[in-house]
Amino acid sequence: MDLVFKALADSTRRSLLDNLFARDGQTLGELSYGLEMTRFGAMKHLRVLERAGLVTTHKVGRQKLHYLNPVPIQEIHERWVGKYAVPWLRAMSAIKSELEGESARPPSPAAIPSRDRRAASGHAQIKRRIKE
Amino acid sequence: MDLVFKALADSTRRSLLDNLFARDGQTLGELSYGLEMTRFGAMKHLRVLERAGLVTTHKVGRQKLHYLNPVPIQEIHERWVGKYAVPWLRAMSAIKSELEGESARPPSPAAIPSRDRRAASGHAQIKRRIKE
DNA sequence: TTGACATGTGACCATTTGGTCACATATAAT
DNA sequence: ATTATATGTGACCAAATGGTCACATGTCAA
Repeated sequence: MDLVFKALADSTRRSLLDNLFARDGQTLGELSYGLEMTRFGAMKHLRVLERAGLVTTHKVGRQKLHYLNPVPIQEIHERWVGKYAVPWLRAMSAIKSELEGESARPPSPAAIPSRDRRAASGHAQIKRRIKE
Repeated sequence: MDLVFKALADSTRRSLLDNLFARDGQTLGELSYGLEMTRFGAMKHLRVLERAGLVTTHKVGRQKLHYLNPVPIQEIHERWVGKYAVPWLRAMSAIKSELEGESARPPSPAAIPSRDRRAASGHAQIKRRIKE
Protein backbone atom coordinates (compact mmCIF):
# COMPACT_ATOMS: atom_id res chain seq x y z
CA MET A 1 0.00 0.00 0.00
CA ASP A 2 2.81 2.38 0.82
CA LEU A 3 4.46 1.61 -2.48
CA VAL A 4 1.27 2.43 -4.32
CA PHE A 5 0.90 5.81 -2.65
CA LYS A 6 4.54 6.62 -3.28
CA ALA A 7 4.19 5.56 -6.90
CA LEU A 8 1.19 7.79 -7.40
CA ALA A 9 2.96 10.75 -5.81
CA ASP A 10 4.84 11.64 -8.98
CA SER A 11 3.12 13.42 -11.83
CA THR A 12 5.28 11.75 -14.48
CA ARG A 13 4.21 8.37 -13.20
CA ARG A 14 0.58 9.39 -13.10
CA SER A 15 0.79 10.51 -16.69
CA LEU A 16 2.41 7.20 -17.59
CA LEU A 17 -0.60 5.48 -16.09
CA ASP A 18 -2.88 7.80 -18.02
CA ASN A 19 -0.99 6.93 -21.14
CA LEU A 20 -1.39 3.22 -20.49
CA PHE A 21 -5.04 3.77 -19.73
CA ALA A 22 -5.49 5.35 -23.15
CA ARG A 23 -3.63 2.50 -24.84
CA ASP A 24 -2.54 -0.54 -22.92
CA GLY A 25 0.47 -2.69 -23.74
CA GLN A 26 2.88 0.01 -24.87
CA THR A 27 6.62 -0.43 -25.04
CA LEU A 28 9.17 1.58 -23.13
CA GLY A 29 10.03 3.50 -26.27
CA GLU A 30 6.43 4.47 -26.91
CA LEU A 31 5.88 5.46 -23.33
CA SER A 32 8.98 7.65 -23.15
CA TYR A 33 8.08 9.45 -26.33
CA GLY A 34 7.14 13.11 -25.86
CA LEU A 35 7.82 12.74 -22.16
CA GLU A 36 10.34 15.48 -21.47
CA MET A 37 13.02 13.17 -20.16
CA THR A 38 15.24 10.44 -21.55
CA ARG A 39 14.08 6.86 -21.72
CA PHE A 40 16.22 6.14 -18.68
CA GLY A 41 14.09 8.36 -16.55
CA ALA A 42 10.94 6.76 -17.90
CA MET A 43 12.44 3.35 -17.22
CA LYS A 44 13.00 4.19 -13.59
CA HIS A 45 9.47 5.46 -13.23
CA LEU A 46 8.07 2.37 -14.85
CA ARG A 47 10.05 0.23 -12.46
CA VAL A 48 8.53 2.10 -9.54
CA LEU A 49 5.08 1.54 -10.96
CA GLU A 50 5.89 -2.10 -11.49
CA ARG A 51 7.11 -2.61 -7.92
CA ALA A 52 3.92 -1.01 -6.70
CA GLY A 53 1.93 -3.50 -8.74
CA LEU A 54 0.33 -0.78 -10.81
CA VAL A 55 1.97 -1.96 -14.00
CA THR A 56 2.61 -5.43 -15.32
CA THR A 57 5.14 -6.25 -18.01
CA HIS A 58 5.50 -8.84 -20.68
CA LYS A 59 8.57 -9.28 -22.82
CA VAL A 60 7.99 -9.95 -26.48
CA GLY A 61 11.14 -10.30 -28.50
CA ARG A 62 13.34 -7.32 -27.90
CA GLN A 63 10.60 -5.17 -26.55
CA LYS A 64 8.86 -5.00 -23.21
CA LEU A 65 5.16 -4.34 -23.13
CA HIS A 66 3.56 -2.56 -20.20
CA TYR A 67 0.08 -3.16 -18.93
CA LEU A 68 -1.99 -1.26 -16.45
CA ASN A 69 -3.17 -3.09 -13.36
CA PRO A 70 -5.98 -1.22 -11.64
CA VAL A 71 -6.23 -3.55 -8.66
CA PRO A 72 -4.03 -1.47 -6.31
CA ILE A 73 -6.06 1.61 -7.10
CA GLN A 74 -9.16 -0.33 -6.30
CA GLU A 75 -7.62 -1.22 -2.95
CA ILE A 76 -6.83 2.39 -2.23
CA HIS A 77 -10.40 3.15 -2.99
CA GLU A 78 -11.59 0.60 -0.50
CA ARG A 79 -9.19 1.46 2.29
CA TRP A 80 -9.06 5.21 1.91
CA VAL A 81 -11.74 6.76 -0.14
CA GLY A 82 -14.30 4.51 1.41
CA LYS A 83 -13.15 5.64 4.81
CA TYR A 84 -13.01 9.38 4.25
CA ALA A 85 -14.96 10.38 1.23
CA VAL A 86 -17.97 8.16 1.54
CA PRO A 87 -18.67 8.96 5.21
CA TRP A 88 -18.31 12.58 4.24
CA LEU A 89 -20.97 12.19 1.60
CA ARG A 90 -23.23 10.54 4.11
CA ALA A 91 -22.60 13.35 6.55
CA MET A 92 -23.33 15.93 3.92
CA SER A 93 -26.69 14.52 3.04
CA ALA A 94 -27.54 14.23 6.71
CA ILE A 95 -26.64 17.85 7.31
CA LYS A 96 -28.40 18.96 4.23
CA SER A 97 -31.68 17.60 5.41
CA GLU A 98 -31.07 18.74 8.96
CA LEU A 99 -30.24 22.30 8.12
CA GLU A 100 -32.66 22.72 5.29
CA GLY A 101 -33.01 26.37 4.47
CA GLU A 102 -29.62 27.42 5.75
CA SER A 103 -26.74 27.70 3.35
CA ALA A 104 -25.10 24.44 4.29
CA ARG A 105 -22.69 24.16 1.41
CA PRO A 106 -19.78 21.77 1.62
CA PRO A 107 -16.61 23.06 3.31
CA SER A 108 -15.14 24.66 0.24
CA PRO A 109 -11.41 24.27 -0.37
CA ALA A 110 -10.41 24.78 3.23
CA ALA A 111 -13.21 26.03 5.37
CA ILE A 112 -12.85 26.75 9.02
CA PRO A 113 -14.95 24.01 10.53
CA SER A 114 -18.05 25.42 12.04
CA ARG A 115 -19.24 23.92 15.25
CA ASP A 116 -22.63 23.03 13.89
CA ARG A 117 -21.50 21.20 10.85
CA ARG A 118 -18.98 19.17 12.74
CA ALA A 119 -21.38 18.32 15.47
CA ALA A 120 -23.81 17.14 12.89
CA SER A 121 -21.28 15.05 11.06
CA GLY A 122 -20.78 12.67 13.93
CA HIS A 123 -17.76 14.25 15.54
CA ALA A 124 -19.56 15.52 18.57
CA GLN A 125 -16.58 15.48 20.87
CA ILE A 126 -15.09 18.42 19.04
CA LYS A 127 -17.89 20.62 20.11
CA ARG A 128 -16.81 20.15 23.67
CA ARG A 129 -13.20 20.90 22.90
CA ILE A 130 -14.08 24.10 21.14
CA LYS A 131 -15.97 25.36 24.12
CA GLU A 132 -13.03 24.79 26.41
CA MET B 1 -4.01 17.60 -6.95
CA ASP B 2 -0.29 16.97 -7.06
CA LEU B 3 0.07 18.30 -3.55
CA VAL B 4 -2.59 15.90 -2.33
CA PHE B 5 -0.89 12.89 -3.85
CA LYS B 6 2.45 13.97 -2.48
CA ALA B 7 0.93 14.51 0.94
CA LEU B 8 -0.61 11.07 0.95
CA ALA B 9 2.66 9.47 -0.08
CA ASP B 10 4.07 9.48 3.43
CA SER B 11 2.94 6.95 6.01
CA THR B 12 3.41 9.33 8.91
CA ARG B 13 1.08 11.79 7.26
CA ARG B 14 -1.45 9.10 6.50
CA SER B 15 -1.44 8.07 10.13
CA LEU B 16 -1.90 11.69 11.13
CA LEU B 17 -5.00 11.76 8.99
CA ASP B 18 -6.16 8.52 10.57
CA ASN B 19 -5.62 10.08 13.94
CA LEU B 20 -7.67 13.11 13.01
CA PHE B 21 -10.32 10.87 11.59
CA ALA B 22 -10.58 9.11 14.94
CA ARG B 23 -10.78 12.42 16.79
CA ASP B 24 -10.99 15.68 14.94
CA GLY B 25 -9.69 19.01 16.21
CA GLN B 26 -6.54 17.84 17.95
CA THR B 27 -3.63 20.08 18.81
CA LEU B 28 -0.10 19.70 17.56
CA GLY B 29 0.95 18.31 20.92
CA GLU B 30 -1.74 15.67 20.91
CA LEU B 31 -0.98 14.68 17.35
CA SER B 32 2.76 14.34 17.91
CA TYR B 33 2.26 12.18 20.95
CA GLY B 34 3.36 8.55 20.51
CA LEU B 35 4.48 9.38 16.98
CA GLU B 36 8.10 8.29 16.97
CA MET B 37 9.51 11.68 16.10
CA THR B 38 9.74 15.09 17.71
CA ARG B 39 6.95 17.62 17.47
CA PHE B 40 9.02 19.42 14.85
CA GLY B 41 8.74 16.53 12.49
CA ALA B 42 5.02 16.30 13.08
CA MET B 43 4.74 20.05 12.52
CA LYS B 44 6.35 19.76 9.12
CA HIS B 45 4.06 16.91 8.14
CA LEU B 46 1.03 18.83 9.28
CA ARG B 47 2.10 21.78 7.19
CA VAL B 48 2.33 19.53 4.15
CA LEU B 49 -1.15 18.24 4.85
CA GLU B 50 -2.38 21.78 5.31
CA ARG B 51 -0.89 22.99 2.03
CA ALA B 52 -2.56 20.07 0.30
CA GLY B 53 -5.87 21.13 1.77
CA LEU B 54 -6.28 17.88 3.64
CA VAL B 55 -6.13 19.56 7.02
CA THR B 56 -7.60 22.83 8.21
CA THR B 57 -6.41 24.69 11.28
CA HIS B 58 -7.96 26.99 13.80
CA LYS B 59 -6.00 28.82 16.42
CA VAL B 60 -7.53 28.97 19.86
CA GLY B 61 -5.43 30.78 22.40
CA ARG B 62 -1.98 29.33 22.42
CA GLN B 63 -2.95 26.13 20.73
CA LYS B 64 -3.67 25.24 17.14
CA LEU B 65 -6.45 22.84 16.41
CA HIS B 66 -6.33 20.62 13.36
CA TYR B 67 -9.32 19.43 11.39
CA LEU B 68 -9.61 16.87 8.68
CA ASN B 69 -10.89 18.03 5.32
CA PRO B 70 -11.98 15.09 3.16
CA VAL B 71 -12.74 17.16 0.07
CA PRO B 72 -9.39 16.55 -1.68
CA ILE B 73 -9.74 12.83 -1.13
CA GLN B 74 -13.16 13.05 -2.63
CA GLU B 75 -11.62 14.76 -5.64
CA ILE B 76 -9.03 12.05 -5.99
CA HIS B 77 -11.85 9.60 -5.92
CA GLU B 78 -13.62 11.35 -8.74
CA ARG B 79 -10.62 11.99 -10.94
CA TRP B 80 -8.69 8.81 -10.31
CA VAL B 81 -10.58 6.00 -8.76
CA GLY B 82 -13.57 6.77 -10.90
CA LYS B 83 -11.36 6.53 -13.93
CA TYR B 84 -9.54 3.33 -13.11
CA ALA B 85 -11.39 1.37 -10.52
CA VAL B 86 -14.95 1.89 -11.62
CA PRO B 87 -14.29 0.92 -15.25
CA TRP B 88 -12.52 -2.03 -13.74
CA LEU B 89 -15.66 -3.02 -11.89
CA ARG B 90 -17.64 -2.75 -15.08
CA ALA B 91 -15.10 -4.86 -16.92
CA MET B 92 -15.19 -7.35 -14.10
CA SER B 93 -18.87 -8.06 -14.35
CA ALA B 94 -18.64 -8.25 -18.13
CA ILE B 95 -15.83 -10.78 -17.96
CA LYS B 96 -17.47 -12.75 -15.26
CA SER B 97 -20.49 -13.44 -17.38
CA GLU B 98 -18.42 -13.92 -20.50
CA LEU B 99 -16.06 -16.52 -19.09
CA GLU B 100 -18.47 -18.37 -16.90
CA GLY B 101 -17.37 -21.93 -16.36
CA GLU B 102 -13.75 -21.64 -17.37
CA SER B 103 -11.14 -22.56 -14.76
CA ALA B 104 -7.88 -20.97 -15.82
CA ARG B 105 -5.73 -20.14 -12.82
CA PRO B 106 -2.68 -18.11 -13.93
CA PRO B 107 0.03 -16.56 -11.69
CA SER B 108 -0.64 -14.36 -8.71
CA PRO B 109 -1.55 -10.77 -7.85
CA ALA B 110 -0.17 -9.11 -10.96
CA ALA B 111 -0.68 -11.61 -13.70
CA ILE B 112 1.48 -11.74 -16.75
CA PRO B 113 -1.01 -10.73 -19.37
CA SER B 114 -1.25 -13.42 -21.97
CA ARG B 115 -2.05 -12.21 -25.42
CA ASP B 116 -5.17 -14.32 -25.63
CA ARG B 117 -6.69 -13.29 -22.39
CA ARG B 118 -5.93 -9.67 -23.03
CA ALA B 119 -7.49 -9.92 -26.44
CA ALA B 120 -10.64 -11.17 -24.83
CA SER B 121 -11.01 -8.39 -22.33
CA GLY B 122 -8.10 -6.11 -21.86
CA HIS B 123 -8.21 -6.77 -18.13
CA ALA B 124 -8.10 -10.48 -17.89
CA GLN B 125 -6.70 -10.82 -14.41
CA ILE B 126 -9.97 -9.65 -13.02
CA LYS B 127 -11.71 -12.86 -13.55
CA ARG B 128 -9.29 -14.62 -11.31
CA ARG B 129 -9.91 -12.25 -8.47
CA ILE B 130 -13.61 -12.69 -8.80
CA LYS B 131 -13.42 -16.41 -8.54
CA GLU B 132 -11.22 -16.34 -5.47
C1' DT C 1 5.39 39.87 36.75
C1' DT C 2 7.11 35.70 36.51
C1' DG C 3 7.18 31.28 34.90
C1' DA C 4 5.30 27.37 32.53
C1' DC C 5 3.25 25.90 28.24
C1' DA C 6 2.16 25.56 23.05
C1' DT C 7 3.65 26.65 18.92
C1' DG C 8 6.87 28.83 15.31
C1' DT C 9 11.47 29.63 12.64
C1' DG C 10 15.73 28.88 10.49
C1' DA C 11 19.82 26.41 10.20
C1' DC C 12 21.51 22.13 9.62
C1' DC C 13 22.25 17.18 8.22
C1' DA C 14 21.44 12.40 6.18
C1' DT C 15 18.88 9.97 3.03
C1' DT C 16 15.97 9.41 -0.85
C1' DT C 17 14.60 10.67 -5.34
C1' DG C 18 14.62 12.18 -10.19
C1' DG C 19 17.38 12.39 -13.87
C1' DT C 20 21.47 11.65 -17.10
C1' DC C 21 25.18 9.16 -19.25
C1' DA C 22 28.61 5.58 -20.83
C1' DC C 23 28.39 1.23 -21.67
C1' DA C 24 26.41 -3.56 -22.24
C1' DT C 25 23.14 -7.17 -23.88
C1' DA C 26 19.77 -9.10 -26.71
C1' DT C 27 16.92 -9.39 -30.81
C1' DA C 28 15.48 -8.07 -35.57
C1' DA C 29 16.55 -6.87 -40.36
C1' DT C 30 19.43 -6.58 -44.39
C1' DA D 1 27.70 -11.35 -40.64
C1' DT D 2 26.81 -6.90 -39.92
C1' DT D 3 24.12 -3.33 -38.52
C1' DA D 4 20.21 -1.10 -36.46
C1' DT D 5 16.84 -1.34 -32.78
C1' DA D 6 15.02 -1.99 -27.86
C1' DT D 7 16.02 -2.47 -23.48
C1' DG D 8 19.15 -3.04 -19.18
C1' DT D 9 22.91 -1.68 -15.59
C1' DG D 10 25.73 0.94 -12.65
C1' DA D 11 27.89 5.09 -11.61
C1' DC D 12 27.05 9.57 -10.86
C1' DC D 13 24.93 14.17 -9.58
C1' DA D 14 21.53 17.82 -8.06
C1' DA D 15 17.58 18.61 -5.69
C1' DA D 16 13.92 17.42 -2.64
C1' DT D 17 12.59 15.24 1.65
C1' DG D 18 12.44 13.74 6.53
C1' DG D 19 14.11 14.76 10.71
C1' DT D 20 16.50 17.28 14.69
C1' DC D 21 17.96 21.19 17.39
C1' DA D 22 18.78 25.95 19.39
C1' DC D 23 16.28 29.56 19.87
C1' DA D 24 12.18 32.84 19.58
C1' DT D 25 7.32 34.24 20.16
C1' DG D 26 2.93 34.30 22.05
C1' DT D 27 -0.37 32.98 25.80
C1' DC D 28 -2.20 31.28 30.12
C1' DA D 29 -1.97 31.09 35.24
C1' DA D 30 -0.40 32.17 39.83
